[in-house]
Amino acid sequence: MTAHGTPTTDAPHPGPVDADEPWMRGLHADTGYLLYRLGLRSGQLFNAALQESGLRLRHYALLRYLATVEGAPQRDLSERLGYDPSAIVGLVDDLERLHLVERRPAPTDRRRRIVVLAEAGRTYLRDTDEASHRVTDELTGPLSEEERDTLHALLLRVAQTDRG
Amino acid sequence: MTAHGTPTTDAPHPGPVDADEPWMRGLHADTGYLLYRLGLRSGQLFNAALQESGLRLRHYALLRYLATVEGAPQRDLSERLGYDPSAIVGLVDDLERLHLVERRPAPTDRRRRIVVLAEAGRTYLRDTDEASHRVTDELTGPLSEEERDTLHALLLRVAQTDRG
DNA sequence: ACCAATCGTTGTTGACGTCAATGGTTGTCT
DNA sequence: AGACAACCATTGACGTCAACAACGATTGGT
Repeated sequence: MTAHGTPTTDAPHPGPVDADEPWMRGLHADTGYLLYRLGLRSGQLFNAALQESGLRLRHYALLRYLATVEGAPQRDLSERLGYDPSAIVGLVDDLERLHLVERRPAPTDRRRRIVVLAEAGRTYLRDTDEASHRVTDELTGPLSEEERDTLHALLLRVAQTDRG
Repeated sequence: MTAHGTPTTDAPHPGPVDADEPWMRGLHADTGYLLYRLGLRSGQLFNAALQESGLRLRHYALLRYLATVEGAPQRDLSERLGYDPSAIVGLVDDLERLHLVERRPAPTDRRRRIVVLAEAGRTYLRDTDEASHRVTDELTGPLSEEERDTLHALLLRVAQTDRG
């Protein structure tokens, strides 16, 4: 296959190659890629923490949003959480099966089904609140308290201007 | 829409409910969830920018890592990039099909196959470098230059101690 | 010469996002 | 009133993606 006439070493050159070139840089030089990778890890940690309760991060996000609104049609959930309407169906199905939320018909519009947080849902949020904090602490472990606030504020601004 | 003052309102209560409770808070109060959501958006933007070249963010990350190492066995790629070894196979297959990388047998170990960046791969990195910068700019749009540096530094520390 | 460990590979499973299409319902326009 | 477009929740299909088990080939240790 390959003529190995050159004195190639087994291990690849560990040192930098053409590091002078600006386009020759490591992955960590990109803020976007860092966000992508940390987002993956954050999701993994969240799902692992919520695994014992049988739910996933998406369910948790839906519950948390419901806690701030006290009832919303599924269309609103889709827009606010950024999930496809078809995805909301399955999520609410799961949560309703566990009696954490309840589907109620909207009085004025029989097409809509308003999802409200049940009492068990409030209890669930109260119980998993500490686990949620643990995940954030583990993620931002090497940062000081002040740095965490700074990071949170920056992320918040990026996220908010994201949706107009 | 229809917000009468009647006890049974169609629309859910728009105001805060039990906002006094600490576990009753919005999604954006969680740094972990913010990271998760921004990570998703970052990945979408990256993939959209790379779509015209037929590659995805994973391929791009692999190429960029190869640029800093000049050749690595697939096992190293798996560990460094955080992807499963089985995922590396498909990625290298795609890149090799486009002649961006090359699989070379390791002289001392016939199990290993060292993946090296081909000349076309370097050209590809040079050409897509600007697109990568555009994505980061779009993501961190609302932030000032100094704030972007702060965010990048914070994310870098979180990411680095992650695999320490 | 055995045996455990390693490397790349294949296959499978489940979660996930996206889009098209449907049944039921509402509002509008004439 | 009736016709018609728009809306809502739901279902289904398709492709992407991560995580895991299992395998053949190879290596190193004893």
